[in-house]
This record gives sequence, C-alpha cells and structure tokens, in this order.
Amino acid sequence: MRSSKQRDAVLKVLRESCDHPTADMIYERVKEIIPNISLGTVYRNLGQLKDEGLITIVESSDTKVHYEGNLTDHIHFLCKSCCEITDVFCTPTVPAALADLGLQVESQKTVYYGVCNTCRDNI
Amino acid sequence: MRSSKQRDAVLKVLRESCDHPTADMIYERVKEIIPNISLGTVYRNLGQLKDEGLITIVESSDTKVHYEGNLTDHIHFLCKSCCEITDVFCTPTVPAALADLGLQVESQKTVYYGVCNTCRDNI
DNA sequence: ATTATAAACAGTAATGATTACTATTTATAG
DNA sequence: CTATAAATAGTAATCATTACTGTTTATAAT
Repeated sequence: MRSSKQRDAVLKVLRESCDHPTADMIYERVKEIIPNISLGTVYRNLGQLKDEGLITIVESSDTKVHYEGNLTDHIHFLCKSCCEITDVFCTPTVPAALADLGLQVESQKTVYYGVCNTCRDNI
Repeated sequence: MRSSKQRDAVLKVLRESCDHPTADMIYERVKEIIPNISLGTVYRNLGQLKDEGLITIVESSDTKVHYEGNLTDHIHFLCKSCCEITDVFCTPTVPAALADLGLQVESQKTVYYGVCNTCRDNI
C-alpha cells in the first residue's frame, strides 16, 4: 500500500474524533485539511483502513455506517432516546459457551441498549 | 394495530427460519404462502414486528439488514471466512463498568468474530 | 535526476437496499 | 350493513455506497 496524504488525513481525523462519525461526517472534517478531497476517496480509504485493522465499524441505530478510530478495549452503550453512542472502557469477556463449541473468538462487537443518564434526567 | 394475513405470514416465516434472512429472502419465503405479497409490505411488517419487539435485527457482514425471529437468549458468532452466523445459546453477561456509570441496560446485541469450525477444518 | 508504472486521486455516474407514494382492498367497530 | 381508517400491491423515489474514467502522484528502476 502506497502512502497518501488523503489516507493520512482520514486516519488523523478519526484518531482525533471522540464521537463515531459517518463517512460524510468524516468527509466534512477532512475537507478542512484537504479542501478538494473527494467523497469517494474518503470511502475508499475508510475501507482500506478497516481492512488494515486501523479503524473499526460501530453498529448504530441508523442506516449509515459509523466509524471509530479508538482501538482501546471498550464497549458501546446506545441510548434508545437520543441515539447517542457512549464508549465504556472495559475489557469485555467472552462467554464460555463459545469455547465449549470449539469457536475461537478473534474479536467482538458489543452494543448495550438503554436510556442514557442525560435522557433519564430529562424526563 | 389491525391484524393482517401478511404480517402473520412474515412472522410465521421468521419463527420457522433457523438462519438470519434478509428482507428479500423473507419476501421469497412468504411468497410461498401469499404469492402476490409485495416487497414493500414485507418491509413495513418487518418494521412493525421489530417495533413490537417480536423480532430483532442481527448485525452482519454485508450491507443488508438481517432479521431474526428466535427470541431465546443467545449470542452470535460470525465467521470471517464464510460469513455464516452461528447462534450460541447462553445468557450473556453485562459488564459491571456500565452499572458503575449509572447506565441501565435493557437489551444487548453481541457479535463475536472468528473462523467457524467448518472453515477451520477446510484449510 | 529522469522515467516507467501502477496505485491513488477527483469528479461523476451507477447501483441497489430501503422508503415513500397512491389508488384500492380489508379489518373492525358502530 | 356501513363507515372509516389501517393495510395492501404496485410502482416511483431516495440516498448511502460503489464503480468508473481520465488524470495525478508515490515509488522504484534506470
């Protein structure tokens, strides 16, 4: 893989994002670094970065794909009310039932659903 | 909500499916019961059944939405090689870190990734 | 340094899963 | 039996994502 300013910028934006932006949100942010970057380039580089394992995809409540640049062990809490995704830093466990079936887990993606503290207080 | 033959058929198909079909797969199966059912009707009823909590959505590896009619406690193992989803029946645990932050979990969706036994043996 | 080459790019067109729309049918209550 | 609003079939529209094309650029060999 050849180096490219565009891919570096996409990765930099994701590394510095505390939320879980979609491709077009990332596109808007990268445009502040490279104003004439193309949306297709953002998509292509997101795909490459994902394949390299440098970023991950977060399951969300809408139809768009959300990306994440924080590789630190954590899980996600998705608020049913405001749809905000909260990172909860902890090392998730793997149920023994998987190993019992001979299934070796390489990675995992967990989303917990509920109402976040902010929304609960606003009722 | 009024009763409808179409919704009953969609739910029946999902209840009797052991896999995790997409909307158009469900459409094909329901057509064997109601040949002239419309794809839009399938989508609308899947949405209603989901809102009622009678079915759930499974995160998968492709861009399509996969549905599930089995509400028994279980987790999913997604094979990175064949993309097959395996149901593993067990009661998943909730990390204490969530409660520590005051976040009350109402439901969860967990996917574990790895290579399934069949694919591992085929190498 | 210059050149060759293939990867990456910007810009645009195409795809396809899903949603919206509309005239008609149908479940249900009065 | 009738009124009415929800549900439907069929079709059109949406829009996130992917594919395409001619041009640019990183990198390695001359």
